[in-house]
This record gives sequence, structure tokens and C-alpha cells, in this order.
Amino acid sequence: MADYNHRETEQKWQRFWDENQTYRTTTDAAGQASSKPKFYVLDMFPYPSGAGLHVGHPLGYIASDIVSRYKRLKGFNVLHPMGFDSFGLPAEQYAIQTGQHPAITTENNIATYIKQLKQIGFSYDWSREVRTSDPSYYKWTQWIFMELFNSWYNKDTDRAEPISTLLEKFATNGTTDVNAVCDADTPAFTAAEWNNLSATERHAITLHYRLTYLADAVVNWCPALGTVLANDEVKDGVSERGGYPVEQKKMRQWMMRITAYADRLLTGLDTIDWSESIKEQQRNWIGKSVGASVKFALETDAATSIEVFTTRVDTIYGVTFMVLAPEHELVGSLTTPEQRDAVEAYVNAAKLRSERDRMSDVKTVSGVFTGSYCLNPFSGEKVPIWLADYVLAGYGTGAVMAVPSGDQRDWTFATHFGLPIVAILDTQKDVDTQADNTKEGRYINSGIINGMTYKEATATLIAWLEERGLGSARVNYRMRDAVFSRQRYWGEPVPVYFKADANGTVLPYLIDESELPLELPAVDKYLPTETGEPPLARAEGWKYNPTPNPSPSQGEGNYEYELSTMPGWAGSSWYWYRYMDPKNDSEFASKEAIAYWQDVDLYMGGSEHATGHLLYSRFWNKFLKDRGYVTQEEPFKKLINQGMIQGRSNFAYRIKGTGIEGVPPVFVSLNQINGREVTPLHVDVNIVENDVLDIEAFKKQRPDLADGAEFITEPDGKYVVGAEVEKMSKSKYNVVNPDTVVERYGADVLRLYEMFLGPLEQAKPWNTNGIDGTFRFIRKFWRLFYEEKADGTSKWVVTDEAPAPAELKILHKTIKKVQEDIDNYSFNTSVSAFMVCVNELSTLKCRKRAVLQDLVLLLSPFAPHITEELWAALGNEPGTVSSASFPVFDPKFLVEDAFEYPIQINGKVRTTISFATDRAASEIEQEVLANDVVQKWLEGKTPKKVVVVPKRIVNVVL
RNA sequence: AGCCCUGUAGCCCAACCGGAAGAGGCACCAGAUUUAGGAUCUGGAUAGUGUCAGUUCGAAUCUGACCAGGGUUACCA
Repeated sequence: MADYNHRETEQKWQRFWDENQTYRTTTDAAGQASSKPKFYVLDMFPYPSGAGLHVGHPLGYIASDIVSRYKRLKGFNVLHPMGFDSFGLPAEQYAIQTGQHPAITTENNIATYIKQLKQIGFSYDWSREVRTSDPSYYKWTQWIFMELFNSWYNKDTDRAEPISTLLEKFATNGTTDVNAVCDADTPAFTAAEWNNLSATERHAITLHYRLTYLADAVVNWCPALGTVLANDEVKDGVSERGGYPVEQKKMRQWMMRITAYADRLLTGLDTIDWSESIKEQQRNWIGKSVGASVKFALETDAATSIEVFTTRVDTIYGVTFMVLAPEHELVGSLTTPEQRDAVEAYVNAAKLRSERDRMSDVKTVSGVFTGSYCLNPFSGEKVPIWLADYVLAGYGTGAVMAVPSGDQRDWTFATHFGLPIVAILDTQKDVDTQADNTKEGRYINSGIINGMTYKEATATLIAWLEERGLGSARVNYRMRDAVFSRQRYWGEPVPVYFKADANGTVLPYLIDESELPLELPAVDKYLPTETGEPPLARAEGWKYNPTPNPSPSQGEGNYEYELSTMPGWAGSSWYWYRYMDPKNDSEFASKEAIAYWQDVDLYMGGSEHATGHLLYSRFWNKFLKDRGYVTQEEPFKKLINQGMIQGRSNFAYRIKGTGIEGVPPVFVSLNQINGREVTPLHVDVNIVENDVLDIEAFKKQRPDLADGAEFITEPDGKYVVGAEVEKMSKSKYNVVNPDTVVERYGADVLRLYEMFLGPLEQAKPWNTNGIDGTFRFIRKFWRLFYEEKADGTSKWVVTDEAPAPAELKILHKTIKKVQEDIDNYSFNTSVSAFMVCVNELSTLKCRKRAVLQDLVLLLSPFAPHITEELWAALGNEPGTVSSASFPVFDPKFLVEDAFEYPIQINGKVRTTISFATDRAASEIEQEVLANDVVQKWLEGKTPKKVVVVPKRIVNVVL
């Protein structure tokens, strides 16, 4: 064997692993899975985009693969799968442009992905691969949808229950005992009333309770994409994908009652090991506010009142005006004839302002008086009612009791329109210059709460309100129910059809479970129809005919299916269970498999899913738990967000005034610019090495820029480029493809180098400059085993000699460090620990099998190919390095007899003295003070204090 | 505007519960080897930890304020 050949070796082992299914995880459904403890390592579901992987994508995969391999060596039964979230917009957009079926595009993209992933040597159990767009997978996504449809949320038991328990309650006691999360306009009725209803009437009522339901919702409609978007798919008023404008539109949509779980989604965060920033983002998204709702009756109509939500009911005596959202339903009836023109103008202007305008313009104060008044329930004072667009129709009740002395927005509004400002706490300061939202002090100008503290006042006011039916304590959430419909083709069909009863009322019904999966039909085009219906309306003859066959003569059958499809997050909200039992055709995963694997121990992925996927998955998981299908309340115990890998762009500098009409371009090297006016132009980072440009390659690649160009180089003839960190993207010519790196340096080097770049969770730029270091490391490691001879051949030099203490010390120091680092997900430091180890063993010329074999095992999670090769060369069964045992750290090899103490005088090191590690501090102190150097510094004085820290330092304080 | 993360050699990064600022890598310089380049080996130089205070015998580490960069949310009553 000559010098290490990574191409040959890596391909050999990748083939071996494939053929021998080395990483196949066996959990047999019988439950006797394995006596080993389980460990589930999961990477976030990738969407297989057409561009393939760039060098930033594998970062998290490498880290999770290291953990997987490490845990296997540590005796765990590891589940480490990979699959594809393969429904989605890009394939569909491509289909619209080219007419190619998205399934074909998706298939091709996945093939590229798998090829790239396999090249990096990941230990995925590919036999468990799943794809959300596969009918055998989405059968179960549809099944879960059906379960949601067949469930309601019982607030008394605080969990989801089958709809049957609700029907029982209706039949025995009507709505009296029902404490459910349901629509706002749900009617109340008695058991007798219920029992007299027709089947369709009953069905209509249950629709108010189901965890997925149809509603006319104001949605984010994106005309360019032809679909609605969830709130988390809209960024800055434009679509996250594509950046198209989004407008508000009322449409009939399937909704998910995630708000039923708001509180559990919030409290569950305290039980999981996720980064504080992600948890905080989820908390903000859920947006729980504890407060009260209060009714303000109208001055002219005591029967009608405006309800507000407030978190500071204690400030109610400071209310000097009321503000409604321009969309508020009472606006019309509240407006007096004198104000009508002004109000209408304002409401219309607000309607025209897009979400985006509103957001970009938060400074301008605007509003209009309706002319009407309501009454403060406590003081009975007249409160003028205004409209302003700083009040959001969608939050709380769309109305705010304005307390200018305590709330800055109210203060700004009051000041602008000359409304009164009344202080209500004796500690409030300068309410003439700004609002003061303190809760300290005692109330003034405040009727029944004068002299009370915040706590006393709040309790008193709420009790008073509840007694009179004028309000109550209330919790409000910012989070809304999630829109579940997408007017798209490439997604899961919703297993619902619509049927009219004798009176012509059309209601949704689930298809029969035996008919799952409801497969996506073929269509002639992937666009909405001319009448604006979703693409599925184009499917010829796509109608529901329940089995056994209905009689069409009676008007049965040929029912319309739901034409919208599910959103991207549907398939990814439960996929980790499918990996547990991916081929199961009778359940989404067997009870035994779920009981064994339970939950994900380590979840690796980007933080961009903070409020989308990670919230929806927790929601569905809680639902499945409630219904008894899964065992854990939270799906992902530990979450790590790998940092984004940014691009590092390179620039060539063209002197201004050159490269235009007849003037040939002149490029000047970075250090030769000397204040000249230059235009920086991106150059492909792949033709730059250590910031030196390959001029010939540049000319060839960009004749448009460099044809006939002159290059002013450094004195040594090199053209040095500039560099800047930017997002990795094609347009910036800074994309580095992992395939290129693997070809040149090998997968092991890529893996090591990606980890070596820096802390996993930190964002960092990709810079190929440093990769030579890890490349040298791998070869140096190889040379511990094979020595190169003068004639260029290599010789196996490992011996069976007993290792020396110094060698064992190096080994065990490394075992300890690597183990601790992996446990802390600090992979950059373990790579350098390996470098130290190999450097030290090389210096000692250590060839001992007892040391080197353990080192091979230690390194195998990071560099699986070379270690597999050496493991076999050491005489072990080929292909078994991943099923061996991790070397055991033994502290006895690290024991030191003596420690060289730095001796400080007043914090400055003046000398060092060696002491046995078991010397008592008092003895050390005496000897230190007797030391010549110390005596010299003492100058005969007695030290104030002597600090002796065992095995660290001695400090003599004068 | 709020919250979170990060500031250590030319660059990427280490330094545990405060204990001699440097482990590792890149780049750079010198030497050895080599026909040359590459590769390899040996040796070397460079920072006082973003700024200012505080706590301490002792601060890169803890606290506070500020500055810079990145992320995230955004009128939530």
C-alpha cells in the first residue's frame, strides 16, 4: 500500500457499507428490539432542492453522524435515519414552467441528494428512508388529519378526545357540561334540542368543535404563487419563498385548532433541552398575556357594549378614550352623521394600506373620532370612541381602552389629538412628557382602588367586574389557529368530500378510512383554473364514490373532493415516528416500535424552523399523545441548531475607467491598489487558492470581464484577491460544492474540516484556505501505521510491543478529551485534540498496536473511512469498526507525581517551584516562603496572605 | 425598539467552577530534503483578550455601562 489514497479507500468502504447494510438498525416490531438502550439521532427533514447540496448543508449532518457513531461505540442501539420532505413549491413552480410532473423533478433531485450524502460517508440506515410525497407515507398524514377531524379539545380533562365523547355529552346534557375549545359563534342547546336535530344538523354543530375545521379566515393570499400562506411563511409582508407580495383576503379554509394547545406548548418548553433563543422565539410566537376583558357600555345604548382586553385593568380609571381598529364591526353604528365622512375616509385609507405599509410606517400617528361615547363601568364617565390603525383587528377584541398615562402609544395618540392624560399612581412621573407604565406605588384618582397596591387593585377590580357580569379575568394569546389549506397541486390531498343534504346544505365529510391513501390525481396543467379554483379542479372525473357503491340514481356518489391540498408542514409534523417503522401498512408506526424508540434524543437542524416546523410538530405530537398513539408529551428532547455557513466571496479589482468601449480592462492586485478608484468584481472562489487568483482560469471562465485584460500583480507575480463574508449564493460566485472537496481531499477531511471550522452553533464563513491542515493531519495519522520507504512504497510498521507510560498518557488524555467534547457537542476542540495526539505520537515514533488501535476507534466517528481501512489492516473483521467498543478512559495513566507551581508575588509570577501533587498546602506555603527568590521579593516583610491553590498556583500577597 | 449570540495574533479558533494568555490549524519567514514544483521534516516571529468601570490576592472568564458585528421579533393593548 502506497501513500494513503482517499479516493479508492473511501469508495471501497462506501460500497462495502451499502452492500453489507452496515448501518441497518434492527428494532424488530416484536419488541425484543435489543437489550441495548436506544438513542435516536435525527436530522431535520430536508427539502430536496434542485441545486443540490452546498458545503454548508452537511454541517449538521456531520455533527449528528459523529454523535450516532459515537453512541454506537458506547453501546447504544442508534436510530439514525434520513428521508425527504418532498412536497413543496419549487418542484411545482418548475412544473408550471416546464410541464414536467413534479414527481419526476422530485425523484431526480432526491437521487442527487442521496448520491451526495453517501459520498460523505454518513451512517444512515437507508432502508428506513421516507418521502412525504409517497402515497404509502401520505396515507398516514391523511390518517392523522382524519383523527384531528374526529377529535375535540376538552378543557376539563385538558386533552383532545374522540368526538364520540362530545356526542355523548350532547345527548345527555346538551352543551351545559361541555367545556371545549371551539368557535366563538357556537350555539348552546339542551339535550332535548340536540336529540331532535337531523343528522346533518348535528354534523354541522360538531364542525365548531373539531380540531380541524373549515372557516372563513382572513388569510395571507399570495397572487403570484396562487395560494395562501401561513403567518410564518410571510416575512416583511412578502412571501418567504420567492418574495412575492402578499395581501389579506377572506377565504374558506381548513384550519388547525393549535390554539387549544397554546398553554401546553408554552409550559412544555420548560421541560426540553433547547437553546434559550428558540424557546424565547416560541414563547413570543405564542404570546400569552394574562389580563382581563372589560365591557364598556355605549352612552346611547346601554344594551350594546364594546369589549376590550387589557393586561392592566388596574389602570382603568386612567382611561380617557377608547380606540377601535378600523375594521371593528361596530364602526358603522358608532359613527355619528357629523363624523361620517371623516370616518369613511379613514377606514378606506386604512383598507388600502397594505400590511407592508403599516409595518414600515409605525411613526405616523393617525386616527379619527367616531362622534360617539361609551361609559367607564367603574366611574361612569363618558369616554370618546376613536378609530386608529395602531389597533389590530385580529388581536384581542380589536378594541383598546386607552390609558395615556401608562401606555406610550396611547400617550402619543392623546398628545397628538389633545386628549386628556390622567395619572393614576402616586409614583408615576412626568406623565406630561411621556407615559410611565410603573406598577409601583398606590392608586390615585381611582375610585374604589384609591390607596391600594397593584395586586390588591387588580383582584378588587376583577371581582367587581365578575359580580356584575361586566368582565372577567382572561388569558389572551397572540397565536392564531393555523391555516391548513393550500391552493396548490403538489401536496397531500385532504381526505374530505362535500355532500349536500335534502335542504341543499353542503357539509364536509371524511372519506372512508379504507380508501386511504387518497392519491393525488393527474392534471393537465399545474395552474389554478380560469375560475380561480385550485389545480385539483382540473383532474378529470375525480369524484368521491364511497364503497360499497352508492346509487347515483338517488343522487349519491360523485361527490366533490376538497380541492385544496395540505401545507408543507403537514408531512413533516410527524415524520420522526415513521422512521421507527417505515414500512408498516396498518399503522403509522407499530405500538412496539413507538414504545421502544419513544422520542428523538438529539435533533439537529437550522434555527429557521423556530416557529414553523418546531411548533407544529410539538402540536401534532401532543395531539397524538392525547389520543394514545404515542408515549411522549414532547417529541424532541434535545435540539441543536447548527450555525449557518456563510460564503466567503473573493473580489478582483478593476480600475475605474477601464473595461469600457475600447479601453481594455486592467485588474489590480489587492495590495497594489494604492488608493486607485477600483470596482470590486466577484470572482469564482473555486479558482482562487489562499486568496491568490488563477489568472488563466479567470480569463477562461469570464471572457466577458477578462478578455484582453491586463493584470497588475504583486512583485512575486501573484494576483491577490480581496475577501468578504456574504451569504453563500450562486450570484456571488462563492458556492463551494462538497463534491469538489470530497474529490480533492476526501470525505474524512471534509468531515473533520467542517467540524474544525469553529463551534457548531455559531455562524461562520466557509473558507477553504485552512483545509490543508486537516488533510495533512489525515496523512500524518496514516503514517503512524505505514512508513514510506525511499523507493516510494509503504511498509506496515505497527508492532505488538507493550506501550510506554508516556504513550498511554497521550492516548488516555485524548480519550478523555474526545469523550467530553462529543458529550458537549464541541467537535472543533476534539479535532484539535486528535491533531495534538497524532503530533505527539509521531514525535515519540509510537508504533504500538495497543495505542494505535484505540486511536483508530476514537477517530472513527469523525473519519469513518480511513479508520475502517486501518481497523481491517490491524487484523479486525472488515467493516466492524462501527460495532466495536469505545476505548475506556483510565485516569491512572494521567496521574502526575509533581506539579510545577507558578509562584506569584502580588499577582505577578516571579518563579516556579515543583511540589509533589499530594503535598499539603501548609507545607507548600512554608517552602515557598523559604525560597530564595521569594525572600528577595519579600524584602524582610511578612506577607499579608498566602494563597495556595492545589495543582494550580501560589500567590504571596504583601 | 426589545430579546439572544459573538468580539483573544494577519486569519479560523483554544483556555473547565476566576489561577502563568496559546492547545490546534491556515498564512508568513528560515533551514533540511528534492532536478524543479509539490509533498515532507525541523525551527521561528506575531496578540495581552472591543472600550470603560467594578468585584477579587488574582479577571479573557463574574457584574454594570458603552461600542461593533450577526440573528430574531416587531404597534399584541
